[in-house]
Amino acid sequence: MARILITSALPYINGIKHLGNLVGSQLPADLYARYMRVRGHEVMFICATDEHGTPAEIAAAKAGQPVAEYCAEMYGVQAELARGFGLSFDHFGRSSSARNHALTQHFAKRLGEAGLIEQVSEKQVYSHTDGRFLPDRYIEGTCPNCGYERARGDQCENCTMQLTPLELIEPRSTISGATDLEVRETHHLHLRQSKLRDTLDQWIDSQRGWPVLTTSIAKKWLHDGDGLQDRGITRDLDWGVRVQFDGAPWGGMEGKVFYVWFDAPIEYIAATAEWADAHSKDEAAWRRWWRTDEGAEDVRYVQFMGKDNVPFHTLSFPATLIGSGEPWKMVDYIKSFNYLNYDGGQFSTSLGRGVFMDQALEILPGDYWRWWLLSHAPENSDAEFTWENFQASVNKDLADVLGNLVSRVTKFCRSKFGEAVPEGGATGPREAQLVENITRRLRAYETHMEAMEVRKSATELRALWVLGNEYLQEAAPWSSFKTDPEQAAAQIRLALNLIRFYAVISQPFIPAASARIMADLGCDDWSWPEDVAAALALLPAGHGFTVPEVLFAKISDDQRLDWESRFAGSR
RNA sequence: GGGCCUGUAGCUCAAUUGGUUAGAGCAGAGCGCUCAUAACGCUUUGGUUGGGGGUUCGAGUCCCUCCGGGCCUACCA
Repeated sequence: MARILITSALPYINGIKHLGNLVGSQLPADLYARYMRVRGHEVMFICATDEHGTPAEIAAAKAGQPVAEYCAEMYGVQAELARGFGLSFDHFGRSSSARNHALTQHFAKRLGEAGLIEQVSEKQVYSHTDGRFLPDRYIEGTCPNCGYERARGDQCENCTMQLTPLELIEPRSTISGATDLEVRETHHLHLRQSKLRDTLDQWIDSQRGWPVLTTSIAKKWLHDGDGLQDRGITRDLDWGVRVQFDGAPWGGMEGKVFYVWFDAPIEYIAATAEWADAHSKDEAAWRRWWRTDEGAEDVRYVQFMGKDNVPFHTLSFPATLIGSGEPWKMVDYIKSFNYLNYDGGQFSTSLGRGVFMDQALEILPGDYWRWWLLSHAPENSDAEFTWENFQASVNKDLADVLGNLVSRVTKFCRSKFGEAVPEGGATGPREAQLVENITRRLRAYETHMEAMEVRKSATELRALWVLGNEYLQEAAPWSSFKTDPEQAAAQIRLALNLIRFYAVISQPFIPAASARIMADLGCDDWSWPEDVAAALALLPAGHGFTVPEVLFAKISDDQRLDWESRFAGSR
């Protein structure tokens, strides 16, 4: 039994996430967590909301709420949606927690003492109307190069020219449109990660088998131009972790908070501490996952994230951990994903284009989405959601191949033998062949799941379901029942066990459907089928069951067309 | 501009890292079955692997070039 620490990139607090966000981190992380648990490993699966930063403050202002209140409310919404999708976090924390405040300050202090933080004087744009400093991208104006009127303060989207807000002609705030902007001198702390460049470089070189996407992004940042640059880790905001605190090895940081990207990854650790608090456990309970000197040396730590998160997880966060000089557990494997597009374009929050988590659950149960998203996960390149493809996959894979199999077996049994596993008869060569075929595919499925090959796992799982239909067709118990009812009984006994077997192995993908099958079969033995023959004889003759309701309803053409137009966006 | 990823059947994807005749699912065609959610099974039609050139006994895979799609480029998170 191994100990596996799994973290999913933290969803940002300022609204409901779309399906692309879900499939890029939380969902595959959940798949892996569920699989590892059912294989008997000790799993700690952590996620949290990422609550600090300018966008949160602005979203709260828009909602007319104090930011703390807004975040608390949105946290509730996101936690509820996570439940709807069956995300099995051991803890879903908040980066605004007291635990994270304390840990973030702890790391900053250690880094400061190690000489890895320096104070830098910078010029920042302040908006009187908005009453805040504005990040570059919140400033808009006319591009000095091409004359484009909506160039952002960091780059002109029209001519790709790199800009600073000071270069814009007629700059204005994108929040309020205010033009009473002023350049102010302000002091910030920078993390001197350039000093750790070689260390980070060697650390990444020492990792084996990481996705190309992960290492290539990290290498780019390490070696491009002048190499790894230092980063500002503080901001002039109200909402966040205070930079000035007891024991802080620097002064003059009153009124400032840490940059959200500094405290967000630390929340992985803090959320584990929150988990311990929530379960009335002691400090050692969470530290054994994170401190290699306190029990974490045998932990395998896997992170899941979209490609946009890679630099922070391969460089900044490791720099924080290494720079602390303390034995914190470093990540062992980073599984990164490309983007999911929506019907020929990108998901767009502002245009209301695409399907968002709340809308998805209003339409269909979580399992439908889980299956499609995971079986089409953007592992090698960007993937695309289309309603036609979604409809085809759900109807064919879930309703026909799996759902109908459950239905035909249980209903046949009910009509010929009653609602209990029939007795009598014996299995023969055909059943032995089935066991052999299933075993071979099951081992392939296990290999892909271990390797986090999400799509390949889904393909293999579906192929396992198909074996059930093939067997039934060949055995044809509806025929054998007429000539040799005992043989039909043995065949159906096996088929009922096959359904239970499918519920167990499919659980990481479609947990709710699996749970319903198991409940209707009156079985709660979820143990993994190491021995397929034994697993297919688990439900004994005489064991009662009830015929399940339709497991997966088909998506009609009318529904598809309706949803297609509903989610096309406002334009 | 620079870097990285990507282009394989009508659609969505594979191809043991250079090795026989490029494979699956869906869609299409034909046959079978009648237990089942008009479901299932079997058979089958689809490919000059984006174009061109090169290396090699051998290229979807490596190199060059052109074309298309995408991402990143450090203050959005």
